Amino acid sequence: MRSIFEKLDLMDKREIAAILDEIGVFLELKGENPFKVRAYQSAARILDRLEDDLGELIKAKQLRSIKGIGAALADNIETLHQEGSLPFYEELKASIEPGLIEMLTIPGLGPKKVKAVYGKLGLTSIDQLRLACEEGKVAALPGFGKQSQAKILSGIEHRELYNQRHLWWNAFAIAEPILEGLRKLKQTEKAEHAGSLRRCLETVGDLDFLVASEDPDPIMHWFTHQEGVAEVTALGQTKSSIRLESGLQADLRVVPLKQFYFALHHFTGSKDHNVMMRQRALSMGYSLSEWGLTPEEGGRKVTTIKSEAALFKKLGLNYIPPELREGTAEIAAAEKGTLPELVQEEDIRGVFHNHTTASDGRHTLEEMVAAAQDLGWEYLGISDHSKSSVQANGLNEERVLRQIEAIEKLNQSKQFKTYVFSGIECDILKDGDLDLDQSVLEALDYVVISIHSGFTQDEEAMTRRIIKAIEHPCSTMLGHPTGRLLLEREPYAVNMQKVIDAAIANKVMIEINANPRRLDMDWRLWHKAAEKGLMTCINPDAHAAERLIYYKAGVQVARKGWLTKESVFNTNNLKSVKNYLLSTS
DNA sequence: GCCGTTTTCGGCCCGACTGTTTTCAGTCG
Repeated sequence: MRSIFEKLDLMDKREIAAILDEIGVFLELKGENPFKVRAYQSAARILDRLEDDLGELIKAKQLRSIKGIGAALADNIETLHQEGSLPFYEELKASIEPGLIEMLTIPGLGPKKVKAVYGKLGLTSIDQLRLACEEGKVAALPGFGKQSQAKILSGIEHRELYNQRHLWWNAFAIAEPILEGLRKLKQTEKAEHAGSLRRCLETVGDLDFLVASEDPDPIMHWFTHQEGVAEVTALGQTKSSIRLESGLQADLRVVPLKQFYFALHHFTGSKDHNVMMRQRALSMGYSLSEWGLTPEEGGRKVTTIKSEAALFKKLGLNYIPPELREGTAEIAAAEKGTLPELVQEEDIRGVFHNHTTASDGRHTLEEMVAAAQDLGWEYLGISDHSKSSVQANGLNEERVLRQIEAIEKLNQSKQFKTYVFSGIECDILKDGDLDLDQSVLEALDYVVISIHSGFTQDEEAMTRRIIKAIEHPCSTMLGHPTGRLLLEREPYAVNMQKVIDAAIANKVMIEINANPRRLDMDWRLWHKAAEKGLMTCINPDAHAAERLIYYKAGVQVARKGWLTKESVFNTNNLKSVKNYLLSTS
């Protein structure tokens, strides 16, 4: 519980969402009504994705108007936000052995079984559970057996590896050859990946593959016997699951061709999107599942479709791209015909946040430009670190001026078709000042402002610091605005709504840092921010020529954030970009 | 706990696989 001295430090959305999720788990262990559990868990997801400022919503008494948040949840959220604690939560937490929560992370162990080992054997920790399994006590419990016991032991053994999430980029690299392998089999009529990988979520828990075939056995056999399989965890007639040596789990489902697109839609998810689609189907007199769309009453008639688009059409919706299927506003927009025309990889004509050997990059200016030219880009921006980033060999004023000269010379030489802009990734110092003299910043084509130190400032100080930097007349775009490293480091404390508003007011862009470990600013914030007028620039933050390709991950973030190419600066042609940078520098 | 153009009460998305059973509960997605 927080002390009263910390009372001003209001709990933010993510902290509250985490607590609601925890409450859901507690209730589950208590054997509460599963729909109540779901209500808490769904409220947690809603908060996580909430784009508005929570404090504002509470002040305006708007919390209850959000679908899925009723009187009780609104009260609880408000209490957590204002007080930093919630008696209901504290009491619930105190009444449950913490070791039981941990047991739920063991694959195959759900709330009922955890309750059983606690109730019947009095086990309160994973260590005790391991011991009981080794002594054969667990197998003797009703509903358990020797196989369950062995599975639990193996689950305990590999728990950490199995529960890891993986960066989308890395997971995709593992999934691609598997999908290719499936497509090469002669029994395969169609094959796609599904799940969060297809929705391009920033991290992926497992891989999902879907195959259309009338002859599943050989496909299942290939899948479960391919190289890199550590364990086969399920093998049925239509579904099999494997554990890869990397710890990643992969599921394969094989369905007849006529069900392929229903199944593809179903297994692409998200869960929230599927629930909304099913509810919509029900309201139109249909029942929707991975098997098809059938009239609710009696009839066995399965409607056949030849694409996912046809499924959406049958439900009166425009086609919703997988990236948008997160259960937010996509179905309402698809109904009204107001889905955006999303930016595409081909729209990108160059990128601006890249490093060379001048600071901490691995390739020279010429090597970077050659790589950009190979990608067919019209322009490339070079933005090495500034002098405060000593660890990255940041440039001082004199070295910046020398680099500007080198870039001018390169452009004049016409050695490359790709035009080069001279920029800098300028450190935002602790007080919000920029790291280089204004006269030098003015000599550059553009300035990326970023934070590389002092991550531990409180939210107010950090927000003030970033906004002050945004207000600097030379700032062009804000780099990796929250400093997060996916699966490694949390974002620093910052009020992004205020930063977004300041960026719009000062005509400063916020980049989508496309490095797969960052993907920052998060897609969840873009829809509303762009509606308010915020522009972005998709940047790979490449520290080597072969990493320019990261821009693709940035395009995915933009698409998940509902962005059209009008909101993405680097979809403009060279002439427009030159004009814009000239007019603002 | 949430929700309502048939409902303020009684529903709440739906199916596969496993391991335990001998017809099904628990887990998972």
